[in-house]
Amino acid sequence: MRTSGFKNTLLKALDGDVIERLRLQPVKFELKHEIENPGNPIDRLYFLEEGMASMTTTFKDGSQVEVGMFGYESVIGVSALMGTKKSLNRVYTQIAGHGYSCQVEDAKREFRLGGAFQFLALRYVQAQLVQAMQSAGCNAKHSFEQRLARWLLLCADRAHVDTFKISHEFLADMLGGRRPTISTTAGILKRKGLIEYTRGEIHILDVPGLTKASCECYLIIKDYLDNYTKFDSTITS
Amino acid sequence: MRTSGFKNTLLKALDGDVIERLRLQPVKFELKHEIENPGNPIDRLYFLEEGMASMTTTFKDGSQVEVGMFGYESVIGVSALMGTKKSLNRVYTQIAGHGYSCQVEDAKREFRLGGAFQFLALRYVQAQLVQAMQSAGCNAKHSFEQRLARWLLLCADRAHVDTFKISHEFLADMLGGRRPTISTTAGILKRKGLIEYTRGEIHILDVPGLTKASCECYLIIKDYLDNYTKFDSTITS
DNA sequence: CAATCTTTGTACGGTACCTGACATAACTCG
DNA sequence: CGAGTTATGTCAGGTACCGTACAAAGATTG
Repeated sequence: MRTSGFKNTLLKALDGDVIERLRLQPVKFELKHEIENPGNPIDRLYFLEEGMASMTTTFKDGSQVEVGMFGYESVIGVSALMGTKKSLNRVYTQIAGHGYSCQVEDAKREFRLGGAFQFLALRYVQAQLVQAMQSAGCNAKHSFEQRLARWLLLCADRAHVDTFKISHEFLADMLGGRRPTISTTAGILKRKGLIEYTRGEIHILDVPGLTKASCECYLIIKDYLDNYTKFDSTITS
Repeated sequence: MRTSGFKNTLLKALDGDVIERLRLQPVKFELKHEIENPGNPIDRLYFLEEGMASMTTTFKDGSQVEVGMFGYESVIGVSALMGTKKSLNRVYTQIAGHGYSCQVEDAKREFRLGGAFQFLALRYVQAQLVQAMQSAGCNAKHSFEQRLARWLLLCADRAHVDTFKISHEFLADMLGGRRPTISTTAGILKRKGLIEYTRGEIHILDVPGLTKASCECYLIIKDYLDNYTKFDSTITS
């Protein structure tokens, strides 16, 4: 285990003895696997290594909106460390992948020691908070084209891929819009040569171009998710 | 000090010895006082007892949107406990009031003890996260009338008042809309007999009615902010 | 390979909110 | 009390996105 072939940002930053105490177990995530469901007890924490999962709020009318993304930097279930016993929101896989999991009890015990694990978990919660707050502002002020571009970029970053299977229908759900709106908006990005796609598969062609088409929110969120383990990242400076 | 005449939810839940270690100092907040500014170092934590403060994200074009509200339940600056040295967002008073403050160092020392203060601070961060996530969804899906009603109710709850000085201009900034849109929307609520207002002063007349005019987001956020100190609130059950 | 299902393109009337402008009313200060 | 300032009402043209519907094209199944 020791000097870690981990791809997960948080696990990679931990010493071997901490890793051992967490008693990690490898897990696979198929597509659309429900990792958390609102109201269900959280009994394991998940550290993604590959793949991507979304957290969504579901409204009474059944519609949902994405409020957070999880990739190789993630710890899913941190709220269990914050005194919440039950899951707040739905979390499910958008891109199949794998990672590690541990028991909440082991994580809590390690958290209470007040060492690196606590520090990193708290920093990650902070990053999640930034993500949610920036999204709140973004959803209020920015256009669909900007938000779609932002989503595609973040997704690609989180999962370390530039091609992924996702339908317009799902994108509409994530962004809180309608499917036809996504189709036209995606069409615009396609005509601009920034992406290409066919039936459920999207391929990103031009990252700088997409970044320009998106809003400042992309880089702000990316920065926090990429750098939360570093003490003197651009975040803190 | 002991059995606490505190109105602040978190302070009220702490034992006298913890309170003493925090070395609180009373503070007054005039209107539009800037408590935190993005990039500035956080050197004190603030516990509001009366009044209300908003946290906003500011975009490059100068516009801003509210991403969180602080009232008698609040701890402003918790992110300093999470390993962030500098403030993430602007926080400033919307309704003048007062409260207590303590040095970040004292709060950090207390936090590290892993007792009640840590537990409550983490629970509060959790509540803030819920607030931000719910706002993200709400801003994407709900109408201006719903969101205005939600804002007015939350504001009244946080500050324990049913009348407050706020202009349409400011409301527009908070909700991420335009002033004329607020004017017409507020006019609708007024004609429905839910609120009344004159030049910068809003008075809430009918809370149940406003609740109906708002979206589910109001009660969800209110529930978390009201109950985060209780272990078995509706949140966790 | 026909039948079905899923995904995408597209169109069209409707609505919510924007943008900017102008008018009015209330408060403030000289 | 008159002049300036601030807050609100309102309007009109424009745009972004909704809501719904339907057609077409790729994928899947029997």
